[in-house]
Amino acid sequence: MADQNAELKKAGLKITLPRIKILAILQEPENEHVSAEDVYKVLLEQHEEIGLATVYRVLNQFDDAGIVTRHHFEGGKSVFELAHKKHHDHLVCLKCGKVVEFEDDVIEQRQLNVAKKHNIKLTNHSLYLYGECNDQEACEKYRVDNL
Amino acid sequence: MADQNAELKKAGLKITLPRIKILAILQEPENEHVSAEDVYKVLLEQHEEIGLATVYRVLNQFDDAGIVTRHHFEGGKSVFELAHKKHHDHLVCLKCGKVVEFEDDVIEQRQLNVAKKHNIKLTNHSLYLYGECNDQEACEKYRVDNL
DNA sequence: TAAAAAATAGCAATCATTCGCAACAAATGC
DNA sequence: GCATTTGTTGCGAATGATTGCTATTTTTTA
Ligand SMILES: [Mn+2]
Ligand SMILES: [Mn+2]
Ligand SMILES: [Zn+2]
Ligand SMILES: [Zn+2]
Repeated sequence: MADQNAELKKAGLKITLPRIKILAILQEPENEHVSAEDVYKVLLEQHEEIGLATVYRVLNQFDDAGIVTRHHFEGGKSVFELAHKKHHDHLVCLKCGKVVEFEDDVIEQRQLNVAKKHNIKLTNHSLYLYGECNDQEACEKYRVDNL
Repeated sequence: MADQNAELKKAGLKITLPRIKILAILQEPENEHVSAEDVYKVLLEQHEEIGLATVYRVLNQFDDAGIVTRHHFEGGKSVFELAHKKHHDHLVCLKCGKVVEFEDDVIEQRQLNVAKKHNIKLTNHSLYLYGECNDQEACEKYRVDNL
């Protein structure tokens, strides 16, 4: 918890209840890859009186501060995750919504080569793999468990 | 032009003026990677009385029919391109907006491996590389030329 | 060519997200 | 400590992209 305060302070953000609560939510293992709406729902469950606009505001501040990373999975809405991990890309099951993280150094290196070949300085990239779990059972179960 | 009609017919879509016009616009070399709004603007320039809602409808029909591919570059809006080309990914300059297409068989193969390793059947993927042209002059010129 | 089916234009509605602003809270100056 | 400035929040209005509704028009069918 002191951790969090330090993190916020380092980012030049004041320690406020909404920011602490939202950061805590993002740190829950079951809340990797959550949307603003997801965060808001958790806050409601916790009976916190924090407005949706504040959730968006705080997530944007966290993004600017480098505390979270923003993703654009298929579906229109932004998805956030804590940025303390090493860079990785994502594999998403379109049936159950499960998100798997992966790293592939060869792909990363190839991307650099492509950019260099076209004389462009690479600043970032997004790679999302979409598919369907081969294990029907597990997929269905995951889907149900996560609404 | 007979080409287009055949393409529409093959997709089970009737030959109507909006569909013909929109398909023609997508076939212009300067209109690769256009948004619905872009298409609508071109129609206005051509004094065609086609509503924006129709543009969206037709682009969705084309997408369902496999005539176009939909992309989600940074910026929120959907971007479409004719699907008659071989699969490729995109490199986008964030300063001038230029879009470069590329193919990398190694990356494609690696993606399959990643999916297989996680026991997921890959259905599609999106890979966008974002950067900045190294050639300042060219970048600025491109930017100005394209508004 | 009349009836039935499909498609369109214009505009209302939706969805995710942002803005505007008044009410609050924290930090600063004295 | 108290007034002042500065940062934050809540809530509702506004926004931008996209879709839905429906009366009207176009196309197809018989
Ligand atoms: Mn992740
Ligand atoms: Mn392309
Ligand atoms: Zn699954
Ligand atoms: Zn450029």
